[in-house]
Amino acid sequence: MLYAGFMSADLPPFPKPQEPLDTPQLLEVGSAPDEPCLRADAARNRARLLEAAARLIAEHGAAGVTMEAVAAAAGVGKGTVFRRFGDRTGLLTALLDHSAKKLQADFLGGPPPLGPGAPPVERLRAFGVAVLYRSAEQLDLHLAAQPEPTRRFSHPSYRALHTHVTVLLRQILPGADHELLARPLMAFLDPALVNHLTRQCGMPMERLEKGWLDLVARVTRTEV
Amino acid sequence: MLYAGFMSADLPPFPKPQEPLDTPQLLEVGSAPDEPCLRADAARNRARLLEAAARLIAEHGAAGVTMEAVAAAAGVGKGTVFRRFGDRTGLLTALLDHSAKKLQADFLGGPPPLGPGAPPVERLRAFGVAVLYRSAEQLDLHLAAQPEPTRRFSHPSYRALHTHVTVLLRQILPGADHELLARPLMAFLDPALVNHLTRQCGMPMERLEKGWLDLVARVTRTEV
DNA sequence: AATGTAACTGGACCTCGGTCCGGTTAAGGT
DNA sequence: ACCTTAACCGGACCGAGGTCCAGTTACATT
Repeated sequence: MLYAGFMSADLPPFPKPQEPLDTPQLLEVGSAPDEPCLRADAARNRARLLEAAARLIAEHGAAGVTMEAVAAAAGVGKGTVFRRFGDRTGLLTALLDHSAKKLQADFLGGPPPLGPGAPPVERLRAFGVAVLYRSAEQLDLHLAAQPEPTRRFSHPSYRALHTHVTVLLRQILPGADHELLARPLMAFLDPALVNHLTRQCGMPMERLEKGWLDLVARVTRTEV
Repeated sequence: MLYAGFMSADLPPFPKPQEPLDTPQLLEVGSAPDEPCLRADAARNRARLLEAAARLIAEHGAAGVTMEAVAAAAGVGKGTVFRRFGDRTGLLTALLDHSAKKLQADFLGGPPPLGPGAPPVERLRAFGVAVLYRSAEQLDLHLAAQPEPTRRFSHPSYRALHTHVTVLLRQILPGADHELLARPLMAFLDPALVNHLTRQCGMPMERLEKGWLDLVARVTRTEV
């Protein structure tokens, strides 16, 4: 099936010919050497940048870290950061890439109930819970990595999740408008919402989890 | 009931003592003279700014208008803009304020099916459709006015809508977690989503409308 | 080893949202 | 009419994201 594949590839050569959001950029999941032959110094700088970014964020929080600071901490120029990661969102996304890949592998090819083998409804339930807790773990990073609203829905990592939900819904509700019905489900898992509900409204995660299960139950009820 | 009231009041005196998002700032809907005795020159500049902003946005699109340009077009300094509207989001929100107030008045005290009098489910249906089309009308402005993701859910205009949905849900589903269940419904009406579905996916508004009605039907089904 | 070149580098530079503060002015009391 | 003062004004200033391009460097080819 391999419809998915999060964005993690580095930027094309330059000068940005990229519309990496239009050209689907679907890598298969398990295989890719997803560093398309990066020059040695470039690869080294990439690693340094990621490491520096992770460290600074751990120290000062995701919001209080400037691109220039990351560049300085990695011992490279600011231009290098942007060449490699495109923009701030790209850098932060790259930091989340590992956990994103793992999540994807889990629900795409892992053991049930997340992976194939369990009934679709059950997979959907497990999927939401997994995403919910993953978001909660790295909330700050997810928040800071959120692209501007206009591109949110085109972002590869959103699309992969949305596609998965759509596919599951198709199996559960053959007659519905899955593409559309998947949206509110996805929205419930939005890190920004999780942030608001837990930190500003003070809800415990258990309530969000209950809410997700309830929502899935309501949406996927077939009788009438 | 008067739980709502969009933000439109000008900023407090200065130096910004404002946490207008924490202190609920709930004005009652129909009454307020919502300009709390603005000095003559200030009021004049406020009007000029709104007019200039509207004109520039009509000419160059909401995204291509800088705050400085608005200030210049209005014949005032940049500081004045920020003093009056707080930030970019505030200015754009003020431009949307009229239609926001009207919408609010409609679903709060207008004729059925939007206003009180119709059965709650029917009101909810009408509400979504109304919000959907309102978003579609001024998409660019809504998009540009969107606050940063962190504050999106705290923003008065969001809260008013969310509260209304919650109240309707409470009438329809006495036993459910309305507060939570309202979120995915609200998310379906998010201007950013409407933008993506219509402009990038090319869906017609009719499909979105169908989608909303379907979603409401699923979520509010009461039988087991 | 020499060479050609595509890719990479770094930091000066630009833009734009947002802040600051010394000077100005409208409004109310006398 | 005048004074006081709180509110307002404007534009210099700042920080941070993002761009540009002249110089440098890794790799392939011969």
